[in-house]
Amino acid sequence: MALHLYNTASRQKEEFVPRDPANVGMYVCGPTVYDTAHIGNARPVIIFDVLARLLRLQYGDAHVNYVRNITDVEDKIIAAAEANGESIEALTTRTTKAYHEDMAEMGALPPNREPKATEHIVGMVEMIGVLMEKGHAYEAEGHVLFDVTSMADYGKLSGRNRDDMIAGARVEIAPYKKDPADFVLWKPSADDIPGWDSPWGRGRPGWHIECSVMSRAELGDTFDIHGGGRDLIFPHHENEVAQSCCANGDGTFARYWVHNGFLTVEGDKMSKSLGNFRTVRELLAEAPGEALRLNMLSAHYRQPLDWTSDGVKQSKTNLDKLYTSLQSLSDVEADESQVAKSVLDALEDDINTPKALAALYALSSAANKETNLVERSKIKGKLLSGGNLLGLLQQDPKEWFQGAEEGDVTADQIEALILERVEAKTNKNYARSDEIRDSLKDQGIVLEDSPQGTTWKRV
RNA sequence: GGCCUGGUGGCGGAGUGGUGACGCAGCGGAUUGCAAAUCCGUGUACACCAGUUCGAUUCUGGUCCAGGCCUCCA
Repeated sequence: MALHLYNTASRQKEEFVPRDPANVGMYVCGPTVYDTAHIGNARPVIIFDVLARLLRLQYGDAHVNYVRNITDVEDKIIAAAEANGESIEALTTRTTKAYHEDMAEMGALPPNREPKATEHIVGMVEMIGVLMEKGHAYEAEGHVLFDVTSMADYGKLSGRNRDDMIAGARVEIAPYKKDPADFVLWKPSADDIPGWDSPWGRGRPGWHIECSVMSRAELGDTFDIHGGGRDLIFPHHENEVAQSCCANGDGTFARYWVHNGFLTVEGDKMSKSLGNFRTVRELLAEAPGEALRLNMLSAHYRQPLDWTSDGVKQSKTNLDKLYTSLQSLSDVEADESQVAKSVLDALEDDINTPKALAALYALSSAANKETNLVERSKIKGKLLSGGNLLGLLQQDPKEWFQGAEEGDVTADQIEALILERVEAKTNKNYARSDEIRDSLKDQGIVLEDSPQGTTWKRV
C-alpha cells in the first residue's frame, strides 16, 4: 500500500501524494533552546525520524528535504540566560549541543537542514512588511500585530472560531489589540535584551513568525508535510498558517499536518511543579538510548504514551530478544536485497510503529526457527532493513550485549572464567561450574551454553 | 464555558461489523548435568446503557470515568 498519513487539517487519514512526485519537503518544529531536552521533546524527534527514514527509502535520500528548526530567540531564553547568569549565546549554544547529543543517543538521524531563527531575522522583517502592506497586520504601541479579522479562514486548522476563543480567554487581553485573538508578529526590545532594527523600531520577533519564514526559505511557499506536537496546533500552527497564507497567497503552506500526541510520566503530566520532568539525559543513565527509542515507538504516535520505568525495562527486554535473534544469525550474511514488507506496510499505514514492531518480533521468531541457510540470510536481511526503518538493530549484537560500560569484571576476566568453567564441566565438576556462573550472574553477567559454546552478556 | 482525545486480558498495546494481533509477565511441556536462551502449548479482554444489524469490541445516541487544548509547552 502507499503511504497514508492522518492529516490534522482534514481530520482523516489520507494517501500521501507529494506536490512534486519526485521530491518531498517536510518541516518539523524543533526545540526552543533554553533547557535540556525532556523525554516529551524526544517524541516528535523520534516519530518524524521514522517518517523521514520511510520517505528516504521511498523517494531516495537525495529527494527528501527534512527541515527541523532551532528557535534561538525567544523570551524564555532571555529569562533562562538571566537566571543562569550566562550569556544568551552561551545558553543557546550549550543547549543546542546537548540536544544534538541526546537525540543522537536515541538513534535520531540529523535533519537535512537545521535553520536557526536568529539567521532569519531579515526574512521575518520582510514577511511582516508584506503582511502590513496587504492589510493583515497593524502597528500598535511599538508592536506589530496580526489582524485575525483580515483572514476569513482563521481558526480552520485547529477547528475553533474567534467567538469561542474570546469566550475561553483566560488571560488578560493586551489593550492595544484590535481583536482579542490578534497575535504578535514583532515586539519592541529594551536596550538590555536582544533586538534587531526594523521599520517598527528595535525589537524581536513574536513566537510564530520564525517557522513561517524558515519553512518558506528552506522549502518554498508550499510544501508537503508539517509536523510537531499536537499542543502546537493552536496557537502556533494556526498562526503560522495565517501568516504564511496571508503573505504568500491563499492555499499555500503545508499540505499535510502531522501531530504527535503527548506523553505522561508514570500516569501524570510532566510538570515542574510535580517534579516529574524526566530529561533524556537522566533516562539514558537508566537504559540505552535504543531501548528508550523502542519504548517511544511502542505506542502509536497519535495516542497518548505513558512513560514508565517498567515500560522502559520491557522495551529493553524486547530489544534483547531481537538482538538475540540477530546474534543467532551470525552464521549467515544478510541478504541485502530483502525488504521487510511487513514492517514497511505497517509504517505506511500512518506510521503504525506498534504494528511494525510486531512485524519485527515475527521476523525474530522466524529467525529462531529457520534452519535453511538461504532463508536465514533472507530473514537477516529483513530484520536489518526493518530495523533500519525504525532506527533499531543497527548495532552489532555483540556490542549490544557486551559493549555496555565495564562493570567490575572485564571481558578478558569473563573469557578466562568461561574457559575454566568449560574445563570444570568437562570434568563433570558441576559444583565449580555453577559457582562460576552464579558468581558472574551476581555481577550482572549471564552465561548461555549452546552446542556452539558458551556466550555471555551483560544485563 | 468552548473545542478535542481516550477507556481493549495481570501489564503494555494494535486492530476489526462476523473464526479475539503482538510483546511482557504467569502456567504446562520440550531442550539442558542444572540453568539461560530458544521452541511448542496455554488466556471465554474490548467502561456502562440503549439503538441499527442476521450479527457490534468495531456504527449511532446517551451515561460515567480519565486526559489534553483554549496561556509558555513536544
